[in-house]
Amino acid sequence: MPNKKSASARPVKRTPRRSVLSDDIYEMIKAMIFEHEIAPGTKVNIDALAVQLDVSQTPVREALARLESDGLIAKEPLKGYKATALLSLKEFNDLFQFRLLIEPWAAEQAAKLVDNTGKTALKAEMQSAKTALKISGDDQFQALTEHDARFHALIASISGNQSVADSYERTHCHLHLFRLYMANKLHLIEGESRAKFVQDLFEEYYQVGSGQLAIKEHDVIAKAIIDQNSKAARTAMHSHIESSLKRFAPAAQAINKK
Amino acid sequence: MPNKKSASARPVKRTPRRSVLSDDIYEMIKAMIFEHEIAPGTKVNIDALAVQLDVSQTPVREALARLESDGLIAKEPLKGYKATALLSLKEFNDLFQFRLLIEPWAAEQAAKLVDNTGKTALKAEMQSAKTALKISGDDQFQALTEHDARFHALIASISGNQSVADSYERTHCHLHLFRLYMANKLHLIEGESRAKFVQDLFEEYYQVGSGQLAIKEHDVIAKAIIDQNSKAARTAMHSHIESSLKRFAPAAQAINKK
DNA sequence: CGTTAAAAAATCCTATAGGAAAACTTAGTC
DNA sequence: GACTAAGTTTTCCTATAGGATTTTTTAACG
Repeated sequence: MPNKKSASARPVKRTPRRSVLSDDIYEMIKAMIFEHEIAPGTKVNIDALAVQLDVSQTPVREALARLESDGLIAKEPLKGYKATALLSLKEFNDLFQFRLLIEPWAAEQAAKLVDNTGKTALKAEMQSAKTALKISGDDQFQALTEHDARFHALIASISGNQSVADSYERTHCHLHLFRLYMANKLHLIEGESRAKFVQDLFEEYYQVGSGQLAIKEHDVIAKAIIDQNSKAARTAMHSHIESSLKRFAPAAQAINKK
Repeated sequence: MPNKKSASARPVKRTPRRSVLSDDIYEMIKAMIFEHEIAPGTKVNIDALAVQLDVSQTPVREALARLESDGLIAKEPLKGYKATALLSLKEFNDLFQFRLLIEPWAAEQAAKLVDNTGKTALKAEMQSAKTALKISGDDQFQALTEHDARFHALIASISGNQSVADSYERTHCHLHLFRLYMANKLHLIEGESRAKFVQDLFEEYYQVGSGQLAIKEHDVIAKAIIDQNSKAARTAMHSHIESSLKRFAPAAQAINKK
């Protein structure tokens, strides 16, 4: 390409601003899965989805192709797409085992490499967690789950290893956890006397009523990273994931017994 | 646009089709990236690609959407798709660091859980490696790279953890390694006196002439798993990845100095 | 009554043309 | 030479028709 003004001149980064329709559709469908609007295991009719979202098939197809790569939608050739089932107990354990392989290392690296920008971001994220504690109901659960996702993604990002950060993102673990929670919740609505169970699950996971356990665990991790204490960060992350697994296992088990 | 109807007067009957076209296109485009037919960093025109592959835009779009999820193609909104650049030295190191986090664990688990089916598969794969050693030229490099990919994927699969296996698959590390090799090779063709370098790279990586080092390392890992010696499997995998990194680092470095 | 086979319907997949919006190029004016 | 304005190209999206495959329905037969 010919001269592009003077090389020294500031390259006015004019970003396209407008997002592409297929990206929006991708997010919309993901949100529908998130909220059980598309229930696990149900078929996804391309035509119907296009009509419902008021777009043509093309962007829907692109979004579904990406969601398939993400493992959120499964494609059966010539039979159509369907939302993947909820995590089985084994898949759930496997997922957390995978996280145990990469996240403690990521926390350790983050503690070694963190700069002021990273420290500020960590503090801000912990602040947002405290804000989320003031919400109530499902919205709170969703807000806390989203904080959880951002918190872990942030640490993976601060670790400086893009491969690790990407692989964490692609686990979509927060989405799976939220679907699990909602599934239990919805079963409750269907009539079973699981009101207490769901409440317990909620309490157990985030311990909102008692000690905000998960948030406190996040606090320990964040402090270790900010103090650049890499060993402490590693062990704190490790035990956080393990205790998180323990808190959520009953939810996964309940599904599998269905 | 004139109709390109009878490009080769081929009967439109596309044979008894069992797989879906968009999947085939996905593999084709991946192969084109693999072989530098689509060079790193170059633009990918959907229209041109559709014409070239003699299909419509729809399957090409779906394939590109999936390739973007894979990180092999980047999309710039309203500007189109382009092939991602070759791995920088840092990205290369990060990728191998990531592999060090999951693959030694996978080998350890594989040794613990392997059954007769798995043992048979491992033996078969090692046999195919020995077959590949008889080929010559680029084809041999590709054959060995493909064996490498299958071998590591197989162990991840035997580990029994789908999250781990998936995350390994999505690194597409064999594809990145092959692109790196080809890039050096092509630079050579462009005139620099790197004939010896590429040859060295080839020799260094697989040690075909001397001791088939990488294959021997695979052998050690395979034997440890078959013997169900989990500790040995772990350490063998760890040192294999580290030595693989050492063998390939010069190739990545050469690219970055360009 | 149960099983099998053919026909019909539903659904998915592909092909093609064309329009809208953005980015790029070119030309004209100060 | 710098800035603006129109034209061109590119890219994304829409729409629709038709082919291919699976599923369902219907009908015949043992």
